[in-house]
Amino acid sequence: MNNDAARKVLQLQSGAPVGSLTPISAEWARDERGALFKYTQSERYEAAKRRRWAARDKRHFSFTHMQHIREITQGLSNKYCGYVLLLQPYIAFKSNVLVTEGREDTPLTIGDLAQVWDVSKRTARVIINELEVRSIVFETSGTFTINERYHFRKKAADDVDALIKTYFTTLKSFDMTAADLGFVYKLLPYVHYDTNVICADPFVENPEDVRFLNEKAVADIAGMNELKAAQALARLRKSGIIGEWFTGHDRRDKLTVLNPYVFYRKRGEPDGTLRTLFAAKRAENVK
DNA sequence: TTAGATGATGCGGATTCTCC
DNA sequence: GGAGAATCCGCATCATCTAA
Repeated sequence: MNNDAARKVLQLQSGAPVGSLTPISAEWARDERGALFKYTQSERYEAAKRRRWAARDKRHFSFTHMQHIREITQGLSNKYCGYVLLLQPYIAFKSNVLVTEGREDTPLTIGDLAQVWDVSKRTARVIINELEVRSIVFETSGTFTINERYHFRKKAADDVDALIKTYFTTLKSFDMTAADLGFVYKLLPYVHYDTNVICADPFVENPEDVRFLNEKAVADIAGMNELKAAQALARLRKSGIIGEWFTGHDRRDKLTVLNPYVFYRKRGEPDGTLRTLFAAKRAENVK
């Protein structure tokens, strides 16, 4: 059947629901009896819109400003940094108010925060006070708002490249202590754009100039001794929130890679090497 | 192993809020 | 206005972590 014949079928049977047709190209479809139909301009537009929506990355995430959070990581203990990280899934879009997940009109109370952190209300109040003193969280008439300088959820400005995304679904799947999460949080200012490896020069464009950090340097960043840091890194590797790369022949010289399904700087899906390294964790947690 | 630092929590008194 | 509940705050104690 040529195009003219098909157009005649289309004219004779106009109004056939698009959903009952089987697409055979961007323009043409066939009904259950085999008759050809040509999509209208608006139907092609709708189909393209549906394809774009299906292909879009729909995971929820918040942005962390890598340079600004050094003000947090340099002054707070690992545990308190972990508490800040645990707040990420509760940041409301645009307003930055801490809210119940999926309920942007229901701000978190001190009791809710106690549940999020798995501590008593008394302790939650102490933690909030400390975060307020450091201008990380603001409280206004019982509503808690996280400082946009450090974390936010809205379209990022195009000229800001010092941002890293935290994906909620995967983050919440890890059963880890606040102290261990805080350890990871302290590494965020050092994540390399292309490789997700912890390095001293996360903003250097030429990969050959990047100085990647070994376990000893990572221990210094976290403010721990080498042994304790190695134990923490082992726990984090076991849980899958970080991975390891080796620099060359010497397998003692390990580099730390963050799980790109939890923390990632680039747009879209991680590249092939990272996908392979963390494939198991992706399969477990991301639907 | 031990001492010091840090964090979590219980206790009790003071203050504020709510309801009658 | 008063009673009871809820919340806040400071202090003390205990548990855990860390470094030597």
